[in-house]
Amino acid sequence: MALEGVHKYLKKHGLRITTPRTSVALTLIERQGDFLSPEEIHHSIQSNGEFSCDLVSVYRVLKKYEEIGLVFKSSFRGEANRYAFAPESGEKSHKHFFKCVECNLIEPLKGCIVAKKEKELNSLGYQNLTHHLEISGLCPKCAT
Amino acid sequence: MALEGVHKYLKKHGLRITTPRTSVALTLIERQGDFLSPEEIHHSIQSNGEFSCDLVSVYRVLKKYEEIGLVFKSSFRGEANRYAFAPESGEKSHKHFFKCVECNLIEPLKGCIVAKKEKELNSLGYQNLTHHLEISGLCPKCAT
DNA sequence: ATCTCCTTTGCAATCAACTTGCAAGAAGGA
DNA sequence: TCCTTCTTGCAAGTTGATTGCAAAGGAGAT
Repeated sequence: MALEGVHKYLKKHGLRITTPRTSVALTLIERQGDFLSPEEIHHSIQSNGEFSCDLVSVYRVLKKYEEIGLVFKSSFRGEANRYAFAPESGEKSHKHFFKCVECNLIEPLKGCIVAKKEKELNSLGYQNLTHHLEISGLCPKCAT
Repeated sequence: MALEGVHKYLKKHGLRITTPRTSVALTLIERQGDFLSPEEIHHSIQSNGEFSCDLVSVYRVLKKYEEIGLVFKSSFRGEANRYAFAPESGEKSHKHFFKCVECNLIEPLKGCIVAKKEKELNSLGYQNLTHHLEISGLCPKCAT
């Protein structure tokens, strides 16, 4: 999905197509696969020269994008959230992430290990469970 | 372990016994089982009247206490860290926590579900893995 | 093309949760 | 008691993100 896809997607959700929204989308598409912080996205937009938009707007756009499932959000404690374009999902797909402490690579992990534990808790009377998992360490490349 | 225990423990780690350290310890012992935020601990010390100590010191004391394994730290994204007295562990025992969104109860979960996933990642070349897991929802009592 | 309404934006201010710098103050061994 | 070194208090700074509000600007209606 490229820019037009994003625009269609915005319309579908009753959201207007604006310059900040387009700029953020372009940055994310261009750097597809990378998880970027609001700061980085903002910087990228600024240094692109053509258009400047406020950092606050980047925050707001990303929030909206996450709500409608256009981006993945990886959030590691003590650091800024990071966002990556969600290629074609269209669904707020549940994700866990691994982060390399060396090269800062972030990658989604397949499957959900916590589901089992949640079932267990459910059977004990716990309800409406949600969770958040962060795994970090050295990725194969950095592990020499 | 009560206050003398804490004092011994501090000595063992080459740390001085000071009023802020004692105050924080007392608060945590008194409210054993509860996870308190630095703010709450500070407030509790202040309102106890006898002694006042700076919030910054509470932060510093808790940090030290965590380092030497005297307290558990439960950290949920977007909220202040919370600390509970680690009864007798003496070891930085690995813990995951459940938090009730209704009554704010925090309880440690036994076992580590992530260990298996980490082994899997290890076999793929990932190394030095650490992780952080947060589970929240309704505890049995609040789930009507 | 223009109007109009309602969503978005930019800007400045605010916030929460810490962290840092540094001088003054106490532990506790000698 | 003295002296060294660890701690503390206070003020200020930081980071990441949110909020209030007036101005700007999409996009459907005319």
